[in-house]
Amino acid sequence: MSVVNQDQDGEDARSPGRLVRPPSWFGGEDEARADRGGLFIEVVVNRAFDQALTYGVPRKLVGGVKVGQRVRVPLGRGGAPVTGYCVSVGLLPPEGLDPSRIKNIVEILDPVPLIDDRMLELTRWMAGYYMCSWGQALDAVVPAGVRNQAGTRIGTFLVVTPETRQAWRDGTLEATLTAKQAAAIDALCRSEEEPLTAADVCRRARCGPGVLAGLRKDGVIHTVKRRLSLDESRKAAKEAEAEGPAAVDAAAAVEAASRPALTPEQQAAMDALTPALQGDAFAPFVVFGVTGSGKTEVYLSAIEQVVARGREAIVLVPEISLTPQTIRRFKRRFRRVAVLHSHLSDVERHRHWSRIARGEVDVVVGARSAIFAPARRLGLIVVDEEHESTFKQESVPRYHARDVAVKRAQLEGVPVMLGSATPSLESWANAERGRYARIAMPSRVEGRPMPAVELIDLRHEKNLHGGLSDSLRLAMHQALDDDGQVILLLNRRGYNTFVICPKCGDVVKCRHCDVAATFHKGRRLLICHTCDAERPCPPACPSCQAPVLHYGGIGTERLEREVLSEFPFHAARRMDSDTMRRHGSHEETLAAFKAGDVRILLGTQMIAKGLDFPNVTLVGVVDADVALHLPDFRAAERTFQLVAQVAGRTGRGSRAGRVLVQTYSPDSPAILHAARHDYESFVAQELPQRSGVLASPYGRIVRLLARGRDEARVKAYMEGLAVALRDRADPSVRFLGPCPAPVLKIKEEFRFHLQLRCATAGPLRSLLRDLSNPPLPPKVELAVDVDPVSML
DNA sequence: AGCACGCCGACT
DNA sequence: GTCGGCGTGCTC
Repeated sequence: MSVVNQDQDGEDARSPGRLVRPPSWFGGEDEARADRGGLFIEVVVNRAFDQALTYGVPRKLVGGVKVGQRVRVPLGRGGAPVTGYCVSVGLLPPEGLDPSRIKNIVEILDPVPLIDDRMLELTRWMAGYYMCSWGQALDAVVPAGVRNQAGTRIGTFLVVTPETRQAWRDGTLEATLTAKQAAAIDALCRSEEEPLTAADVCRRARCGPGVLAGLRKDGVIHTVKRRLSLDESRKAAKEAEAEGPAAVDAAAAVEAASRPALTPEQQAAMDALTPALQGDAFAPFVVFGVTGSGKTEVYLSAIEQVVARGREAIVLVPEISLTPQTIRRFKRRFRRVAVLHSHLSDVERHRHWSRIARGEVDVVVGARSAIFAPARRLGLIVVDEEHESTFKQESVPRYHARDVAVKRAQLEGVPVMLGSATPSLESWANAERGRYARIAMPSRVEGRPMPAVELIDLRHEKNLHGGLSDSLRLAMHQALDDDGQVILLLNRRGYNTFVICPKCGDVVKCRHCDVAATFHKGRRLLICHTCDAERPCPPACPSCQAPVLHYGGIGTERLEREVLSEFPFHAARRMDSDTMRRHGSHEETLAAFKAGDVRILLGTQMIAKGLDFPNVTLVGVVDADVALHLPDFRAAERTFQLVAQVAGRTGRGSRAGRVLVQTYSPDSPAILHAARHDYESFVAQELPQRSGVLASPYGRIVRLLARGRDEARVKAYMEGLAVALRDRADPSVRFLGPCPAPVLKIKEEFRFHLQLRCATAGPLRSLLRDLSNPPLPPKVELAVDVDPVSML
């Protein structure tokens, strides 16, 4: 049980409360100074200014304050209390700070620090690297459920005063009490160690609440508030009982059976990893293993070594890979696993966090934010599918979990494995430069061949009904006739991807964004895939009133209809975020596909990752060009990755697999090399393209994005900022822009951006240290994105 | 980021 | 005359 507040019945008389005038008018400041225990702490808060603030510690809190705790501190002229993090404790306030300005902290929130020294260091690094405040970085590390202590509650308990206890022992008290009162005091004095609620006392003393109120009024007893910890919440205890032993039994039963013998390649990987896994030093690895090479088995073996040493492992996977299949694989192998995914409730998240912090978990598996899991004896970090862009957080702090993982591994002195069949060029370059060790796994398990990939040149296809070329149609028929299964990838939801007026040529856009609306036939609506706004299908062209609109562009919903009509005797299932909305539908669909009840699985990139179904003999990529022409220097890299990843979904059983890729750009290097499973050739041709323009991995990029409802104001600000920055920039910094962002308007806000590139980070950092000139106009917001992943 | 202070337009 | 619009600057 954690005691937060003892006897907080009355308001603190010194609390500034709603005073508008400075407390000094009441002499409050002097009183605060008089009450000061000679201790000062530095506090950072979750605000957009990066400055630690010094506070005094009142006498009664001096013993309890530690670095890493959260504290309530008065902030600003009104002195309204806000939550901050104590980042240092000292005996002297900083020199040059007027002592009369130093306020006192009002409360310590955590009995035990939530943040240890390494996490403090990691967040300080994040703040510097991603250009946010330390407080903002810290708030990203502590989940909301932990911050608000979800699942715990404050209970009110009755206790007797020491005088009462003494008088009761002496027998002097009893004479002054009624029988019921005496029974109540007796009950309280007997239960010394276990605090009682009013209801407890009433039950034990067979008295009513009025008796207690009377005693309290007389000052014989008083109340104490304590926060009940998670374990004391009855619900949590019940849940833990339900899942605990059962999970252990299940794991124990399969554990021995589920550890396959390593292939020679996997063994070689382990040989390369083992010294680092047994050591105590930072050691970064890129595990470059083709799809089906058994990377996961290498992760599991590596984790086993670390867990056997009594250390913990964190495994990061992209959110969409966090499937029941993946989770089962870890739970089967390890007894004490915590899975952190985005659908956890605050209470569940809090429980996992506490278990991890108490050392009750050996393996943490989770998406992006799991990199902050409070493991205290960390031994290994694994980042699976390290090239995935979902590791980048698109809100402050805009961190990349893979890069934070490497930094954390460095601070903790542990190995980190970055695994992928298609490593990011950043990680690849780091391996080439010798900064990361590279472990290659070029062949599939059991000597299975990579599937043959054929390109279908859509420029020469006449019959493209519903997105399927004749060749793909035929291949599907053949695969299905051979009792094989088919996966079709189309990375676009909806029925039609645009609605255009054949008369004036205008495309129907979202009402709030500068984005073409997507037609969803099932809902008979146009939906904006940027802001999710819906609008009814217009009866006529909104611009010129022409009565007939043309619906074009194929999405998964349209593809599904085509498949259903072309293959009426084979069950097909669509998997995208529209059909997978219901919880559990994801697993249900995959189970049906695995069982063979569903023969054709079609969907968005959701089906491109990690799925392992031996009977899939054909993969069709319906439109490989979706991402190829986006205005982003990573367009080719993303296209290569997607095609290579989905191609890896076939040929995983005893039967050979086949991949058909439909494209209008069969000569583009990304598609050509993906078709040959030739990552290294793709990289060899892509890297030079990057070096010339100082793009990653040859240059550091910071993107400045201003947005606001007043287009002219945003534009003017961005232009003014660019001029000011150019003026004081080191000549090595290259400017791209300012210009309208590729998506000019989102949710009624106009967006202009400016990219800064430089071969090294230093000049960018010093240039952007001060962005206060020119000042941000009202109703314009500026986002600073270091190592941006999305340029839209 | 908030939030309070301060300085100019449309109302009683 | 003042209510309130938003520009400006600070936060120990």
